[in-house]
Order: sequence, then structure tokens, then C-alpha cells
Amino acid sequence: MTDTAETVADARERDEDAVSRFVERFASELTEAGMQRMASRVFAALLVSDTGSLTSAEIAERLRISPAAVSGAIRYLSQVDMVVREREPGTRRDRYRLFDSVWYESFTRRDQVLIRFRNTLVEGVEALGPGTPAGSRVAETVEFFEFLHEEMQGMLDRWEVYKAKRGAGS
Amino acid sequence: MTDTAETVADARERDEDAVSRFVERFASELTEAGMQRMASRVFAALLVSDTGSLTSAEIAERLRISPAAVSGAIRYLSQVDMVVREREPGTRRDRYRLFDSVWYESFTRRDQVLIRFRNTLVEGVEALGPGTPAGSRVAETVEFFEFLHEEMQGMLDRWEVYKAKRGAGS
DNA sequence: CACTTGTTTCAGAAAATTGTGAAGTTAAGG
DNA sequence: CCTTAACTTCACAATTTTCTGAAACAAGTG
Repeated sequence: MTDTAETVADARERDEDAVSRFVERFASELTEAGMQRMASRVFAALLVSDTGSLTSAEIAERLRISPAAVSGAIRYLSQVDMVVREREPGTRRDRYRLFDSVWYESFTRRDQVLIRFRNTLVEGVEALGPGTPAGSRVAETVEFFEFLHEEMQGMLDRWEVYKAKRGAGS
Repeated sequence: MTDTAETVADARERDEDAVSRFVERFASELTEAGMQRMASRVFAALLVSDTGSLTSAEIAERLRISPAAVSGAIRYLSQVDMVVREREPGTRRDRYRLFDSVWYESFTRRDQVLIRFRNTLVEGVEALGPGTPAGSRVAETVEFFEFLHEEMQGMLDRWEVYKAKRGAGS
């Protein structure tokens, strides 16, 4: 379908074509980094929306995907706390909104993965024997992940401080 | 020492079954986190070897995979600097060895991903217009990734210090 | 309570990924 | 050089993943 007639907007209208290219490109990078394809695209679409929120229909239209695909992507994004669902009052339509602290949440989640790794590795040390060369190599890896876990929290705290300061500053 | 009696503390033989279970389990976690399946398994196999190195044939045998699969996995692991190839002197066999600083390298690599993200996001800000709500949301994301990039280096430095200190201490 | 609108589930077609055997390439050793 | 051992590449079959349309489901509304 061709786009609606140009309503006379007051000022600079954004170049939807360039925005769409950005959405696809960023989504594709997220996908390469391990996120599901549709989840990446939906997330990127939300990121470039002015309100930081869209309805299912809006997402489906902009991304040219089926409602079913939207549903699946949202399920994932909710699970990993990147998006919240909210009912649009007075309608029967849901709105999906970016978490304010998406990146914070997303890294916290990554931290959980570190913990799982670490626990598996501890079992590895046992199986190998702590005194063996392989055992002590794995033990060092355990230490690395524990170190990382501790650093992570500090880092996210520093980000919050940084963000608050900058927000207050301008 | 010809004594055949084994004390608990003295048990020297590792339980290959338990080790193998650990290999598969850790590999599977790496895979979930985004690494190729065979690369994960080969990496885990190297991790539990006492010398930290194996030949192609050894890997193929332990993992029950074809030489072709080993080849593919090694190609990936070399590319991401987790493994180095070295020719076994006097033979025509290659040995694949874990980088001493695998995790360091691997996180440095992750840092490269951050930079790519950041660059894409900067283009996004342009497309959206820096003044728009969406534009400033993406701009904040740029800031987050820049922040992360800086933290990363500091963190890895602190790990090196920590490791050196602990190595000297014990 | 039937109707309408919006979301989710599910079976299956389509596409992408993966691992293999076999052929090909390289280089050591006689 | 010729043989042979080791590794790599390639085409293909098998598996897995992904996305869709259709149907089921849910929840406001008249």
C-alpha cells in the first residue's frame, strides 16, 4: 500500500527510509550478537518510536510481519525484561513499552549467565581434581567469572550515577 | 612408589565420564550464549586437557566428530583468538592450544562488538534527528555503550593486577 | 448474550544451519 | 619426485529454526 498523503507537518519530518534502514541494521547486529531475529527487529522498532512504545498492529505494519510473529517476539522481550506490556486504557489494545532501564536490565540478565557458567565450572574443577593442571586452569576460570560478577555490579552502579548526574546537569 | 593402595586424597585417576559430562554441559552453556556448537565443544575439550592443547585426531576421537567438524571449529576459534595453532615439531601434525589469556581475549573481542553497535547507533541518532525524543533515546544508548567501552578496559586491567598479585601471593 | 476487536496458539511450509563423507590440497619423508 | 599423512573444502542430506495463516481464545460493548 502507498503511504498516506503528506500532511503538512510543521517542521522537519524524519526520513522514514533512513530510519527503517537503521532499524534493520541495528536489529541485524543484535541478532549476530545472539538475540532472536524478530525480537531484535521489534526491539529496534520500539527504540526509534518517539514514545518508546507501540501497539502490536503498529509493529506488525512497520516491520511487515504477522501478528503471530509480534506475539512471539514480545513474549521473549518480556521474559528478559526489555519490554513491558501495558493495556491502553479505554481500549482493548495492548501497548508494548521499552523498559526505561533496558540496558541495565539486559546486563543484569547477562550477569545471571555468568553465575550459571561459574557454577558449572566449579563442578568441572571437582571432576578434574583441584590439584591437576586442567583442574587449576578451570579453577582460574572460576575466579575470573567471580571477579567479573563483582565488577559488573559496580559498573552498573556507576552508570546509574553517571546517568543521574548528566540528567540533572542539563 | 609401588604401593597400590589408594587413599582418598591420593586418587589420581580422573573420572573420564564425569569430565565428559562437564565438557558437554559447559559447551552447551556456551552455545546458548551464542557460540557455535562445535566450537563450544572443541573449546571445552581443550579446557579439560592437562596440557591445554590437543591434536585434531585427539579432539575428533574424544568428541566423536569428523575431522571436518574439527577443522571448522578450529577455524572459528582461531579467528576469535581463543585458540592458536602450532605445528608439532618433527611431525606433520598440528596442535591446537588454548590462548593463555582466553577470557581476556574473548572479552576484548566482545568490546569490538560494542564499538560496532555504538557506531550504528550514532547513525541512528542522525537519521532520527538529535532533538527528537527517539533521537535522544538512541543518543543515551550511545552514551551507555561508550561508558561500557571505557569501563571494560579498566576492568580487564584490574583482572590482570588481581591475577598477578594472587599468583605471587600463593 | 451475540458481536467485535485484539492477542495467542498451533501445525506446517519454507528457509537456514549443521555435520558428514569424499575429494582435494599441502607438505614431510623417503 | 613419489608416497603418504594431515588438514581443508565442498556438495549434500538431515536437522532445526523461523514465520505464517488459520483457528482458538479473551475481553470489552451494545
